Amino acid sequence: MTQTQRSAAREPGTRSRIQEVALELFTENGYEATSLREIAERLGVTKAALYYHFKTKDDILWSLVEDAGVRVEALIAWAREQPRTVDVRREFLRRYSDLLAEQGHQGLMRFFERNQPAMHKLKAGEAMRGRMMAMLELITDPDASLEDRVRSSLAIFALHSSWFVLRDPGVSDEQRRAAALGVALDLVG
Amino acid sequence: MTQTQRSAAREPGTRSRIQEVALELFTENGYEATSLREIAERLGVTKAALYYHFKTKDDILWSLVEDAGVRVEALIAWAREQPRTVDVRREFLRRYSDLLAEQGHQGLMRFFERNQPAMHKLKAGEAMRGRMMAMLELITDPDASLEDRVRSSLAIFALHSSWFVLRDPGVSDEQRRAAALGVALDLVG
DNA sequence: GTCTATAAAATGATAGAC
DNA sequence: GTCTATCATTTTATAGAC
Repeated sequence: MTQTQRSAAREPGTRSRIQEVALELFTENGYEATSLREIAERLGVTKAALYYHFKTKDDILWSLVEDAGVRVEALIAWAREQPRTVDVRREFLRRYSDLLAEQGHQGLMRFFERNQPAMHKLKAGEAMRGRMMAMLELITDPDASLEDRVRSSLAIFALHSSWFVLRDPGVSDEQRRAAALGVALDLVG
Repeated sequence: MTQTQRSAAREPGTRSRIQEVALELFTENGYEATSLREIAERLGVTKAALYYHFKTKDDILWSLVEDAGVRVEALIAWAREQPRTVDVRREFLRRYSDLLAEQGHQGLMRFFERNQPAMHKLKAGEAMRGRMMAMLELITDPDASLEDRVRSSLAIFALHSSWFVLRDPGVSDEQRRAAALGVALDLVG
């Protein structure tokens, strides 16, 4: 899995620091507009060092998507075992909101939404899109009207974009999250 | 305004064909990932020809944003002269939905949302963001709760993203639009 | 695991002929 | 208004020393 054989969770090694910086720059400046030189410079290493840890630039992105994917897939698997009721859908949204709040995931989804074209032809994008579709299907009643299908999609989007929608500096992250979840629950209810 | 002095609306000249192809490629592959060579090749001309019509690559994007901006600004100006009531907000959404349905605008908003990082530092982005903020402010009650502010934002987003949210090929554009508008009106009501 | 050095290709942009 | 030719720069990626 990783190239270093050490115990899984250490103080941040170069590999995870690369991931961290890369996601930050990819999100801020875009995937295509971010060069490996920039990433390396911000880390205080050379480009060649990056290539020791990752085979290609795409590979860095892929590793981010996969790491986050595990958690989302688990959530989707859980939901698939539940009856398709409104209550389960609402519980799903609550759990997904929790998951997003954990460091990293919100950032990745932000990157995902801001860089759709790059994701479109990068295999990594296919994986994420697949998960998004699965989630959408799970929180939408099979017999829902068109309007209700729109509402379900907006529920997910509300969770992803609370940081954007409420920029007011007087609003805390927790308030943002609560408001977004409230709206999302309302939209599927 | 344009470099050709001919009457304003002719059968598509090279300039508008460049805009058309550019928006298509920018949206599909991303702004940064789209090279002038690609645009030129698809048009059957050389890169140098593009530079006769536009000073830089950014300039092509800028021209797209400005052309569309005029219409949006007019709508915003109209809304600013109205009383800030729920009915006006709903009428605003209806008119904005109409505007989006006209060829070009939906595509531009799609590009805008899919290429946020590129827009972030391109002046063109500043203009669009400014208009987005103005629209958001107009359809949100000043005393609205956090949740209602989220709802207002989602109303705009619903209109922008109906094409994405309802991919079902059995659904017509007009149905998509009607469903999105229905949800949007509901969200600000 | 990180470095220096470099290859190979692509990009945005310009000069000048037609 | 479009072309050929070219420049300067940057990019991803690799080879090989330490």
